[in-house]
Amino acid sequence: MTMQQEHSAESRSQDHLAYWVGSLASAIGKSVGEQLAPMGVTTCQWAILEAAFFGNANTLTALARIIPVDAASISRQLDKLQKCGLVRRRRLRSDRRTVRIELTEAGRDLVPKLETRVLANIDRYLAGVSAEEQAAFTEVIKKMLKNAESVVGPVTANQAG
Amino acid sequence: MTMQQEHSAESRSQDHLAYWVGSLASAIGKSVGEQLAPMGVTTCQWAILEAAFFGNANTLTALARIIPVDAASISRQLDKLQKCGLVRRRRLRSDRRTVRIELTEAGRDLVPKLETRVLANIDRYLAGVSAEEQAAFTEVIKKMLKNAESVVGPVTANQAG
DNA sequence: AAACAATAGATGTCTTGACAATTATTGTTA
DNA sequence: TAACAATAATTGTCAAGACATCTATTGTTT
Repeated sequence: MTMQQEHSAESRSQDHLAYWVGSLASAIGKSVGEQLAPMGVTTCQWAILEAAFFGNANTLTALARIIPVDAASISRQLDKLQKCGLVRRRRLRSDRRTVRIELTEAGRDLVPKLETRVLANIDRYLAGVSAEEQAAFTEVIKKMLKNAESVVGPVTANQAG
Repeated sequence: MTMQQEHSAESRSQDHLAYWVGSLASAIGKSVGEQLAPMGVTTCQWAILEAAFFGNANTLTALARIIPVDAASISRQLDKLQKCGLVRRRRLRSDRRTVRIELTEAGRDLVPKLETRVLANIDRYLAGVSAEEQAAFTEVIKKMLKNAESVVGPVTANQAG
């Protein structure tokens, strides 16, 4: 028995709930990426397209509030999406600082396909997890995110820690 | 009401459980990083030190099985930890391919401090979440990770998709 | 109105991580 | 035992993301 192993009984971060959250998020992120890759889209790009499609965010800063990636990176992903012809940028005449993000027709066609593919795959993770369990699960997460706000500030916005 | 907003009532990925998992993991990852930064250690480096300290993994491939980062990156982080004098690498005489990772005395001194700091902060996320809720929560995560294995292969090992 | 602060977006630069390939060693098979 | 596959670790290369900075525009204060 080595010196390190003597500590096995004490508090280890791998026993912590946060460790499992990280592991699960990593796993999910990986499968999402695998589903999207053959469609030529990355996870971040998918998040952008989704947000634009459903009108949750049609502005760079709005996107950065929803997607846990900073605005600088999102801006560059928008460059690529624009080059692919999935997205359009239009500067507003009412406020010339802001740029409205719009999906092209190709973008609007693609999003539902991506979503079907991705969600169907993610749902496999939920096999054997009842609706009640899922609800309780999500409830706990939201509670934790609420706690996070009071501790470290809003957590969905990444551009200013 | 724009064209995009018409879809608001349909299935959106932001309503999905996976979205919340990702948000929470991102938030936790961020606070962990903030706690570690003043100590001059990154999250990945912390994970390495922890695993070595508690004997969960004292080899590169073993580390890559536990930490959701591929072996190549971990190897480079080990370079840095070695330069900082927190870690030592020793090639085994029994199998000269494998390199045993050992903490130096400085490393062994540092880990408990890091852990105290990090775990205390993460626990603030759990305010108002009962022990039963936490147990159920972790149980669901483990169930999902188990599902993941049968879907996309082992998820803790990242070096080969 | 002039000066200053605040906001939106884009760009520069560096680090981290992913994926592929390489080297060294060990295990396996013909 | 020679040839081949498998394993452990490392390195090369590239893209993604973080952070700071910059420009352009708008809001606010005196």
